[in-house]
Amino acid sequence: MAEPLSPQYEPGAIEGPLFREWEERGYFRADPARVAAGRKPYVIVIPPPNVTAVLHMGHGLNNTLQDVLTRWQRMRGREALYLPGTDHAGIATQNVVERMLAAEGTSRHEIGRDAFVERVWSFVDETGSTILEQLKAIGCSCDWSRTRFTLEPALSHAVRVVFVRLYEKGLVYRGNYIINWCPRCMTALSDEEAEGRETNGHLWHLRYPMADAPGDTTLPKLPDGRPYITVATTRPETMLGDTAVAVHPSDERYASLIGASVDLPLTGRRIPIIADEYVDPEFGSGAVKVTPAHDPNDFEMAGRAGIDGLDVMAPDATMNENSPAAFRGLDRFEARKQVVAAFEEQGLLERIEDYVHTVPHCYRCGTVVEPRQSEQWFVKMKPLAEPALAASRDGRVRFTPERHRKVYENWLENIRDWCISRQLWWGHRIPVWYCQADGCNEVIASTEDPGPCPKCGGGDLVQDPDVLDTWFSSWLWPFSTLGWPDETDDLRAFYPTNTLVTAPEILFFWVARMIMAGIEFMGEVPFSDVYLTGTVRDLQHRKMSKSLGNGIDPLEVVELFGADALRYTVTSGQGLGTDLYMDPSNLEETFAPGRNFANKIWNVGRFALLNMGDEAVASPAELRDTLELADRWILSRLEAAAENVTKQLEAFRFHEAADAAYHFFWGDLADWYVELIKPRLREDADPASRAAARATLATALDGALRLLHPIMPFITEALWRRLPFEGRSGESLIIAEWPAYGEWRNEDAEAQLSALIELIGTVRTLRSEYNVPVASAVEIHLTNVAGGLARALAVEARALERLARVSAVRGQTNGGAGAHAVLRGGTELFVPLADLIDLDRERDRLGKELDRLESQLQATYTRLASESFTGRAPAEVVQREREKAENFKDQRDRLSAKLAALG
RNA sequence: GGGCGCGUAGCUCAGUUGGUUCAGAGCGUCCGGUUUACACCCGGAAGGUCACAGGUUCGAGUCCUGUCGCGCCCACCA
Repeated sequence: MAEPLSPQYEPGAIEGPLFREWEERGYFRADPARVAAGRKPYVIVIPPPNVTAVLHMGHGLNNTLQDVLTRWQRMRGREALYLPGTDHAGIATQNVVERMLAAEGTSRHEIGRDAFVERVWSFVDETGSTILEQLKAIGCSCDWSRTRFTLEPALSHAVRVVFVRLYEKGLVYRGNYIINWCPRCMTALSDEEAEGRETNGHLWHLRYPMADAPGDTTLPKLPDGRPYITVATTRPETMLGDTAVAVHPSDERYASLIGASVDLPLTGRRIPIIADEYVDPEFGSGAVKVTPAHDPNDFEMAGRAGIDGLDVMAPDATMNENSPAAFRGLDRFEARKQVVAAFEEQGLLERIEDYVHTVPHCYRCGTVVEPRQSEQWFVKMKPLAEPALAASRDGRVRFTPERHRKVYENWLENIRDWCISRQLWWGHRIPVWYCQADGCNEVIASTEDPGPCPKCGGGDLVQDPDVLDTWFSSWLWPFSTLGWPDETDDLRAFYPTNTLVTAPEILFFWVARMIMAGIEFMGEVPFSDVYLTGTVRDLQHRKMSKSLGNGIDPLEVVELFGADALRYTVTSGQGLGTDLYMDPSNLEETFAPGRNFANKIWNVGRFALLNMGDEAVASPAELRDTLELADRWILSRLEAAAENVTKQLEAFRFHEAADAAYHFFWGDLADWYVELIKPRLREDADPASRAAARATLATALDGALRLLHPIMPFITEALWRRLPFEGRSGESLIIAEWPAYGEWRNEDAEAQLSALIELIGTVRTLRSEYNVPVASAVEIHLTNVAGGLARALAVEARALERLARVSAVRGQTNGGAGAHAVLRGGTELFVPLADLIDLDRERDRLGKELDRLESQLQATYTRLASESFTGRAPAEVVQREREKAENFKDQRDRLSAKLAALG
């Protein structure tokens, strides 16, 4: 035996060295040649964390589950590839570096574009691998030699190829539309990047005087006699850009006004009243102000009516030169106040209403998004969405939990075009060039930087200044990381990937778009299964976040309790479709399940290694004839556990898988098997019995460690290597086979041993209930002993003595006071306790037991008496019910006799 | 406004096709423990009319309807 093991598991000492060794030995590397040679691949691409990110519990959960699946499939003989990498995260990263510049008293505009981009690169080079190193600390078995970055040259090339192909297909286009604009980030956003947040706002009702009302109008009038029309708005400052007022075409109140005009207050402009189906006559006054340059609906109405918009806001959301002089240069919210004040002053403010509504905010900086008309690049989504929709409908992509499928499909069914240009400096520059020569309007989309304009023969070409949405590179991740557009061995071997594990928040941002891109560019869905994890929350059910300060640092957990404890805790906490709740203020309690379990594993290993000795063990199959009941039992349990864990993992039921492995290890193996065989492991035990026990213990532990390895790779590997199997030294559990037995199921052994377990448990309970001192052994009387128990007792009689402090087992009861119980199968147990117990208490206990039996018996009788039951239930169910009744009746009769005997 | 989900022991949750692994686990609580590893342990216990009300069924945490409470996602009623 090697160095002795410490009584308490110390993860810090083993995790680091083991991980380095795994890496050095190349266990995490995937080889396309082996796939070409016929091995089945199993591939998970990591959802690339932002390059600026530091590990949080969301990653802790996500990446643990990915690694559990990867390790499991690797053990099953698949060529497993867990492909790591990071995302350049356009806005997020740019913001981080901009803040750094601000702290230095400068800005990106001051240092210029080239210097800024250089600065971001040096920041990324310096800190970009932080999160990947952190993933190693939690044990992720990624193929680190394949680490990718969304902004590396190869992936940039893929982005350009995709852009150009879509452009040539007419699926990428440039247009002047209303987009979501973040005035702080100073860029356009996609619809998904504008998060609606419920906001307490107001609805301002404004009066617009008529310029030319027909004489018979029923409109209300201002004090000066002018009739007016009322409109309601949540953004009064936008009225400066109104170019019409709209009413519903069939709204009788306004029918005569269509085509008339109003004098737009504060502006001196006169604008028309138009009719449009979009207007809801029920809402407000039934008249809507129309601001085409600052509202998507208004933009469309104006388009239908052939009316121009007027852009009254600058990119930073201050009022621009199209606004009246009094408002020019004001921030939009200040302008709002002053517009309202001006209306009030002129007697045109009808009323202000409190109004709760959803307001879009920038998902990166939280600023209120301003809808703004501008020239941007878009992807036409419908042609891409349809095949992606079909893929989920026909099952080529499965979602777990299933309910997410509907959300996905609903989004695709209502898809809108994707605004992909960003007015940022950090990202993939749009591969489009414009000719500057007079009269030449050539626009070139190209994967390579072009020379002079080919059309006019020499005009200077200037590249579009904008960059692409970060997600425009992320959506290619499952194939761009494998070498696309080149036809690489990796691509052939590892695409399509198998399972995508990610957070539900990025279902639209990323998952749906990857499916679209995979189908469009590879002709095949990028993965067959999407597993969406739960969200990690605190005990108040709030999402863990930096700003709330309620996060848990996974590295701190690793430091305190080890990676295995972290991994077990999150895996066993991940029920299907459920969130995880953890207490950031009590890591001790939160991670106790994992820490305690790791310690238990350690100590079972320690006990086994100490008691098995170094001599190589045989396989239980070779010793089949000398295996004892306990041996046959634990091997049967092991086989059942292996099947169960496999089944649960196949269905992504992580909690169930962890639970099954846990209960086999702690319940069956540690609590019972180890206790049962302790005497047989002694040096002076019968050699054949000892050999059988050693072989079985080694095999059971071997199997348990294999089952737990995907979840707890470090501790299992550390112990597994020490098991005294012939020729094992130097092998690694990483590449060991996943257990599948198929020869050890043994119903007899299970029935016999569970009867013995029940007996021991019952004696323990009675001893405890009657406060029998630990020191005093009891004798027990058994009558009507069920067959299974009889056989178990014949071979494991000593277990009773050792595990329940039973000094003797007798047959016939000789009366007297004592505790009585009826076991399964009808075995009666009597424990004489004449000098030790309170008789009244026992009578009470027996009485209650009798009542319970009586009511169960009556319920069973009632059911059996029911024609509908005996007539309609399957025969075996009825039969079972009859047996149950017989059983209850026997038990009741014996119990009442017993009670009567007690007096 | 539309869609989805959840309400089971003090807490966090399992319970996969309605009928012996159906009332469970872990943590917490209480009682008792120097037993060939483990007090991060061992043995035992208490605690739930499975949100509420109806319904379907021979039989319902398990299916249906409604009510109450909670949460999430989507949405261009200003």
